[in-house]
Amino acid sequence: MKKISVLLAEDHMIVREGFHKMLELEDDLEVVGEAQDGRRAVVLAGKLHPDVVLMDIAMPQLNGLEATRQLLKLLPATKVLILSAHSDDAYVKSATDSGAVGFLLKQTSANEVCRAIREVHQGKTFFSSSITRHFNRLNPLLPGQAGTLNSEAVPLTSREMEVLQLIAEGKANKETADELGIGIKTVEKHREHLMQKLDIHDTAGLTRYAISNGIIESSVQLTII
Amino acid sequence: MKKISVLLAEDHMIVREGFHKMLELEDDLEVVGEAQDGRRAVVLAGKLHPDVVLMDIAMPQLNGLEATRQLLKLLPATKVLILSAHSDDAYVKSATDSGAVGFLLKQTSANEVCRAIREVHQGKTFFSSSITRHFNRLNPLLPGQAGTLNSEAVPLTSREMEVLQLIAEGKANKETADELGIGIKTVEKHREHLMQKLDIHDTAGLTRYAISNGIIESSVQLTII
DNA sequence: CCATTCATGGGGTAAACACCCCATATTCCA
DNA sequence: TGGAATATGGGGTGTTTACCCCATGAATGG
Repeated sequence: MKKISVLLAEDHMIVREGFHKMLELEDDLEVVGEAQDGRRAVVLAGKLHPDVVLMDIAMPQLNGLEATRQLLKLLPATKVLILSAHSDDAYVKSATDSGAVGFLLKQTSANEVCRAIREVHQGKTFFSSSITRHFNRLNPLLPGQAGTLNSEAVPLTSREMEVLQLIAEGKANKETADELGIGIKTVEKHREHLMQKLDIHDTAGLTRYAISNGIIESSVQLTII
Repeated sequence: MKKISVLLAEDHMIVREGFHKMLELEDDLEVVGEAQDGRRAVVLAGKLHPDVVLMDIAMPQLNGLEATRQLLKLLPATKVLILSAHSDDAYVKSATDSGAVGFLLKQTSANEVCRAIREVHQGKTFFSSSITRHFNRLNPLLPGQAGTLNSEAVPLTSREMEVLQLIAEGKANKETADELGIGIKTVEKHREHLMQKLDIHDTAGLTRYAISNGIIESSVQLTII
């Protein structure tokens, strides 16, 4: 009997190790790889062809949703399970838009994670119960979709998203260029397009945009003070 | 030989379970309880008297720092290890102020967590290496006094705060100068001091700092619940 | 009363940035 | 088939930053 191969994409090493250990206790699951950011997740998936990818949203370099988009373009058969600390409607929406077939909250139990992996591997979708409860009222159709009702003003391309994230993470053009393996002039060009589309004309503004749109998580500490 | 008793305080069940499993692999460590929020952590600690509490910062009901404060008022002998995804200066400062004897980043390995638990149990302090590295750059003083690296986080002056806020709101130096009725060179000077004190060297970085420290609200609220 | 911090400024420089011009190759769709 | 859209680049230019030098007056605190 072949095990279900799983790729873990999660930036916090402790959490990743915990997942790994937990999933290994299951006879039918097998962790074939770990990635500490979105970009590595895409590359690793290309090499390993896992059945299921457990993908955190908040990751450096390339966030989980954009990583999912790119990953599924290469490997459409892969099942991506999004993992997030928050159950924001917009998050769930973005997740399904990106092609993910499931959405798990971090406050679900290990058992539910295993269940979810098995479900999506069988072609079903899986959403943490607290989400579906809230969400079904809004969108009675989950899997088939193809309906982005979001009247997006100007859509950013996938590459622009990547560049935006790196900008927001504080990378200079040179660093971004190295990181992506392209020329600095190309990065400048993407930046130019971003500024045109968003009508924002400085780096700090792009950073604010990225933070308030969840493209990067910043170090949100609303709980403090 | 008595094991070191550990209480886990972390709101995400998956993460908590992972920790539990990992710590149980160590012969000298024993998880005696789990709490899903800060308030329960305080109550549980009062019942269980653990040697060490592993405390996440971001938790519902009562955040990790405030929980630490309350816990140590009841049980001053307890060693509290703060766990956080981010290594913001203000975080580390608040952590030591609250009485915690260690600060772990979530991107450290399981091994380091175990090491940290043993260290603090022996009365030492433990900070993730990337933190001390950063802190020592800010405060190269403290030759031998007081033992702990309770380095005062450099306080910002009121004018610097003002300037920081305007920067984070997207104002250019010229605009800030007009807004405050001072010269552009003075604004530049304040900016210079800000960057020195915070060890941040670009506008976008200051913006991120301001957002994550609640100096401006930005629209971060949108992404959270 | 003197040292320190704070707030205010001027000058200068090198680097980064924002924004124009241009081109080419690919892909996708109408 | 042909034209957008996308991604990749080169050149150039003016502006803004980041960071160094310097100084002065006011306030604060031992």
